[in-house]
Amino acid sequence: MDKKIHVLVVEDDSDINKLLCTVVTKSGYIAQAAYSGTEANLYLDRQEWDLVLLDLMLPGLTGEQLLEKINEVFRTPVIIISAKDEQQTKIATLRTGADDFITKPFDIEEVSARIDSHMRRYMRFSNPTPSNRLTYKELELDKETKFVTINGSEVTLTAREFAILELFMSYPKKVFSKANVFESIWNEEFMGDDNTVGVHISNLRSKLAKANPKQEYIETLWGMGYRLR
Amino acid sequence: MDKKIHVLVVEDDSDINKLLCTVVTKSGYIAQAAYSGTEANLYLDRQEWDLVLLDLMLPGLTGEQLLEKINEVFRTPVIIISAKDEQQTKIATLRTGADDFITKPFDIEEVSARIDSHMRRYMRFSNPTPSNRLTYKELELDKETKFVTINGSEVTLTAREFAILELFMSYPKKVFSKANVFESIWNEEFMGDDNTVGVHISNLRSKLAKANPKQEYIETLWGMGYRLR
DNA sequence: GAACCAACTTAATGTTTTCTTAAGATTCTC
DNA sequence: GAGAATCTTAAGAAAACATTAAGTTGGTTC
Repeated sequence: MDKKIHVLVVEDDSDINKLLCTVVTKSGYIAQAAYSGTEANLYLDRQEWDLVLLDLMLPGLTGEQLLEKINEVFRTPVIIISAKDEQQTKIATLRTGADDFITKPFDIEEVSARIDSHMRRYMRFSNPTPSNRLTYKELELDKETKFVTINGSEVTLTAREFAILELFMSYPKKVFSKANVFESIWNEEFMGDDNTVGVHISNLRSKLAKANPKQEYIETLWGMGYRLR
Repeated sequence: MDKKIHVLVVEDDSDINKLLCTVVTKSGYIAQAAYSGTEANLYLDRQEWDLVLLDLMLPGLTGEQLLEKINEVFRTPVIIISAKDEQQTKIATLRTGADDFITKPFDIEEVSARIDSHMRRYMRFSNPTPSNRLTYKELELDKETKFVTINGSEVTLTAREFAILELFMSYPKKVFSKANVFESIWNEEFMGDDNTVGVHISNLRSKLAKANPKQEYIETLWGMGYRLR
């Protein structure tokens, strides 16, 4: 279940506020209207927000003041929506900490797209899917179902091959020596003269290559080890 | 030392490209110009980027195609900079995965402010300088992924060369005698008549010089040893 | 409990890359 | 300018890796 996304809409014109709230709601987020700087301030203190849509010209506290506070105290992304269209203002607010600046009159669709864009990026970080699914390029691996696909088509791996791939995909681009691999997966000390890991890598490679001949996923670094690439 | 931020500037008009690169550089990031979709694609595969500035109308691959790939494969933020100013395009690309859309002709200050804004947000989340990364001037070395770059472009080193460079970069001002180097890396006693270290240093130097001819990184102190410079 | 099967390991062989050696060229110090 | 230290180059040696096939093991089925 996804966490609900709360958006605070700060705008004194009640028609525009309503319109913005509609846009937000239609995108599947929860909107809260605030009609003055001081009102917005109360809401900010009261709960956490995932996004603030902020007009600059407001009764009570100005948008600039609010922006400053949000930046100092919270880390919420802020999209400015303002009729002030001088470049000066735009640049100043972006530098002060705004994440975007939309000029009035605005295009509803664009506002919606920009909100989604920011939320998409924000959610990717703040809510890092604690999932059991790993991806790397076209590769997908599900830890739970042990399912591995490339471009959607299934690749059948043995237990060891799966474990190695999972290890690699857990730390993409990290270089693993044979000893690293052996000790992580077999849980015993690595004796230098062992070729086992090499054979598994070879088999794994040929299965991956069969599924996607265009891409080499496992790279050899001579004298150092292997890494996903 | 902060991690350096690498920005890929994809734009076929060389004047505009230059201008954008200047903006990026002035903000303290490292810019790499790409003049076609296919060229950009090569750079994307070659290293990780923190931001892509992307024109839509490009020879080779279109901006839209690149955007799609970046979204599927990487997680890099993308700012579209385009002359196509129909709302349709704007909304479509934002929905496809772009993080921002700037219309040409653009205001340099605004571009700069928007880049900074995205990087500020992005950097807050992405790893706060992992300690396995060493930096010296334009040189970057990652102990974990064994990646070495100069100004963002990859330098391929062998195991020994990497080990020597890592040793030097770990103690940037220290002077290492041949014996020091040999004993740290080979873990055996140094017999004076050995030229091995010298050969490795020579090879290492020539690889570094190929990547950045302007700078000599390894200095010889006659009769004493070597040191990073 | 014997036969079978799949996955794993070991072993053998071939290939590729890197390392070392050695010799001549160069550079620096006195 | 002589001598010593260092640099460069190239080629042979050595190490690391890849692949294939043959043996082992452990579990499943009849």
